[in-house]
This record gives sequence, structure tokens and C-alpha cells, in this order.
Amino acid sequence: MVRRTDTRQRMLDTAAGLFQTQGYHATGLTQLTTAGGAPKGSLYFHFPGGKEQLATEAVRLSGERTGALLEAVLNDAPDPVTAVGRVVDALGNFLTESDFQRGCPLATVALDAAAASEPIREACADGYASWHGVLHGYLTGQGLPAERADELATIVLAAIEGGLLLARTRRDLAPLRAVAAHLHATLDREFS
Amino acid sequence: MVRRTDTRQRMLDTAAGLFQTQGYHATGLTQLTTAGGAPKGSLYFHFPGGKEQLATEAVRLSGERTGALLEAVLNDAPDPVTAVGRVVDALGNFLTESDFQRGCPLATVALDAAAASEPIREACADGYASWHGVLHGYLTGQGLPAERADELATIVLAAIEGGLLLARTRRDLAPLRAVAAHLHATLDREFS
DNA sequence: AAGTCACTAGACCGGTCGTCATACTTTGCG
DNA sequence: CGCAAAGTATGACGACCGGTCTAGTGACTT
Repeated sequence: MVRRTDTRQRMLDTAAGLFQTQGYHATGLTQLTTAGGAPKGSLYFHFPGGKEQLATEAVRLSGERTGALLEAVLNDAPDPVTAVGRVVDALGNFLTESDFQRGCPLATVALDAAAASEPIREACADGYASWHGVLHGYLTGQGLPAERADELATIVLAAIEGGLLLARTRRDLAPLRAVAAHLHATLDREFS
Repeated sequence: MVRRTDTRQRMLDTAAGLFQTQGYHATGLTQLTTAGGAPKGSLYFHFPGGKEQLATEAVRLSGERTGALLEAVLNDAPDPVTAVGRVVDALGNFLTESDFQRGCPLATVALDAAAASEPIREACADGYASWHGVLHGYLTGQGLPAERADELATIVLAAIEGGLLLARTRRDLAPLRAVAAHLHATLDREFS
């Protein structure tokens, strides 16, 4: 099929952004289409499954992009401690730059659509799983046994997610900084 | 003013439950009122501020209840390690009992209403702050210096929140268990 | 010129939140 | 006791916005 415009991709981009900050139910189709400069009718051509399909694909997109970014930052750092430090720093910057609107790309949708749509919930779960995979791969590459890397990856992910949630809600980076310090100490001990 | 019925309280109760599992925007007024057995008109008698006021008060209620529960569990335990372990166990039970619907009482609303309503966001932030205060008080009572207790309380909170988020999304207690193990080790080292 | 296909506009119906006039119940007081 | 006043309950109503989809436009092919 020859695509003549980039409408579909633009829709996904804006959808990913809006869903990240507002969640699934708070984001209306009108907002999605006008913000993306696309006509309302086009949505059902590109996404026959409607809003749910759009959200599912947007979530998958966010998950992949963030996963790739995570991998890049990790591989670019000299050691695990600075690697994770840089990841948290970057997330903190996203938060402040967006006036505490842009936290985790998946969390908001994950929570408010979990009860409503199984496909969306799955997409979020897959996203988290892929991030976990990236962390796991990195940690084993650093010499950790698979089992320990698994656990540690989960802890890093959970701590960061919790830190983002608290920081966004309190409009204050302090929780994220505390998490960063703790992860620093934890990884320091792990790779002594 | 003398209150003659319990309608208001019932509304708050059901609202707290629905908002916890579905979030703010996903929960309609119709659902709120029918689930609470009260007609729509009564809502605006008891909560002139409408849905937003109801949500704000429901969030405050959830925050206080959970804070009290947290305090009770902590004070009932023989030492910090088992104390935090019991908290995580309890949360895990809530999750499984509710088929992974009931995670953190605040997180869902915190994320999906943060961008839409400042009063609700504040109520969530206050809730988290109070939980942090409970943890902080407990840790200083166990002999930790105030500054360290502050940081550790944040870490415990963030890790648990992240664990709940991941566990709910993946419909799997594993992340929560990893968090529990990690907090166990961390506290063990702290109170060696 | 006719046909095909990517794409779009706007109408549709159902549900949203919020309001209101009305009805019922309890309280205070003569 | 009885009546007025305040407190509380009710659900029909309206303006509006939600997501959905059909009927249509217009560019490209053959």
C-alpha cells in the first residue's frame, strides 16, 4: 500500500505525547486529531480499531522509543553507577522541562486503562518487560549472574517508576534524587 | 450542622474505591451514584463542587485510611525488617484479592488527574507526604538520624509504589516480591 | 475515461456532567 | 400536638462532548 501522507505517524506521535501526560480517558478524540492537525475522520481509516487501537500502538511506540533511549544511555556510560545515574538525570530533566507533566511514558495509561482495556494493558506490560530486558542484558554484560541481574533490573525499574510518580505528584525532584542516591549506593556495592 | 444520614460518607467510600481502580476520568457520575445507591442530585447537595470536590475528598480519605493502616502495621512489628515486609505483603494481598485491580489507592488518580485538577493533585501529594511522615517517624523512632530517615522513607515509598505499578500492569506479583527482598536487604544493612 | 484506492468531512447517537423544581423528612418551637 | 422551617432526597432535563461510521472527495493508475 502506498502511503501518500505521514498522517498516521503524526497521529501516533501526538497520541503518545497526550496519553503520557493525560492518560487514556482524559484524552479526547477531538484533542488527538486537532493537536495532530489531522481530520477526525482519518482516525478510523488508519486505526479501524478506534481509540483503543490508536492507544495500543502509541503505547508500543513509546515503549520502543524509550527502550532504545535507555539502551543507548546505558551503553554509552563507562560503568553501571554512572549509567543509571544518567538515566535518572535524563528523566528528571524531562520532568522539569515539561513542568512536571511528562513522567513515565507508560505509567499514566497503564494505570487508567488497565481496568478498561486488556490490549492496552498488555502493550504497557510489554513495554515494561522490554525495559527490564534492556536493563537485564546490560547488567549481565557487566558480569552479573542472570538471576541477580533479573532482580536488580526489577528493583532499578521499580525505584525509578516510584520516584517519577512521587516527583510528578509532589512537583518536586527530591524523591527522584533520593532514588538516584540509593541506586548509586546499591550498584556501588554490587560492583565493588 | 447536624448530619442526619450517612449518604455523604457512603458516597465517599464508593468513590474512593472506584477512583482507586479506574482513575478519575474513567469513573462517571452515573457509576458513582448508582454504585453508591444515591441519586445524582444528592451528589451536588453534599458536594457542591461536583465531581472534582468528591474526588478530592475521596483521595484525602484514602490517604488518611492507608496512612493509619501503615502506622498500625509498622508499630505492631518487632523490627523494621519485618515491619516493611508485612506492609508489602499486605499490599500484595490486596492486589491478588482484587484480581490486580486495587494497587496504590492514590497512584491512578494522581497520574490521570494531575494535569487536569490542581486540588486533586494536591490531595494526592498530601497523602504521599503523610505516608512519608509515618515512615519517617517510625524510622527515627528506631534510632535513625532524621536526615537518613527522610531519605530511606522516600526510597521505601518509591520502591513500593513502583513495585505496585509494575505488578498491577504485568498481573504478576514478582516485581513486588523483588522489591520486598531488596528492601529487606537494605533495612537489614541499615539496622545491622 | 473509467476505475481504484487513499483519504476526509461531517452527521449521528449515546453518554457526559451539572442544574433545577419538587417532594419528602426531620427538627425546633409555639 | 401541630405547624413552620430547615435539612435532605429525587430524577427528569439540557447543553455539550464522546467515539463511531457512512457517504463522499480527489488523486493516481490503466
